[in-house]
Amino acid sequence: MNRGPAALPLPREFFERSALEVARDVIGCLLVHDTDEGRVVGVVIEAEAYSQEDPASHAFRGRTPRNAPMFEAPGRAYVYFTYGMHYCFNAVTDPEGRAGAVLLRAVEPIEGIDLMRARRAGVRDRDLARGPARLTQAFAIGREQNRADLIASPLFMCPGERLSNRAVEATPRIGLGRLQDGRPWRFAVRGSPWVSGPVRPKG
DNA sequence: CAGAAGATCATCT
DNA sequence: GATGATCTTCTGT
Repeated sequence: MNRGPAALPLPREFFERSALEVARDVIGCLLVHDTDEGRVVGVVIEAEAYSQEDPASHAFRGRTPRNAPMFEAPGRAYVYFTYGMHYCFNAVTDPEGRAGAVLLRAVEPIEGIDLMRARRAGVRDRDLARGPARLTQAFAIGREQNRADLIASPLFMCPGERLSNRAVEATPRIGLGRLQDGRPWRFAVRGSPWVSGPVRPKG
């Protein structure tokens, strides 16, 4: 199905809010990446908020070389490498100087599916972008995209179809680190086959 | 400088 | 449900 040309990118102000608000509102928006291989587009299905006060956030213990992008301009990308082999993609949130980011955990592919299949050879379509590191593979997001300006670059986000509030479920954070106040932190489209799975508290 | 943990995934039982 | 892969980043000494 062709939804026509991608809309304008989400404006900077969209990201210049708390990670919690952005994580909630980014559900249903589109993630787009244009490369010389072609364009891939997906609907954001699942996202996680990482606020400065969150012990699970890379920024919790202050600024370091790695997490510096989280303290910088909202609307840029924060891409980090983990487990020796995976990249994860965040949109930086909050006004500059306050650290915040939203991790994209899953999108539903809607354009460039064959390209995603090529980049994720051998997996079922359902697993093309279901999971933060699978998503970066399908979208060819890596080191080069760290600090990319999502308002004006081949990698951007734009508004999608509106989803009713009831279509979005929020998971309260419990038992992770020291912050156990039950605030929501993970948002996902309820019942979508692209949701990566329920949150299981560690420890 | 060593050690441990890590915002994960694929694969196996 | 458990485990190995693989290496960066941070922390403590």
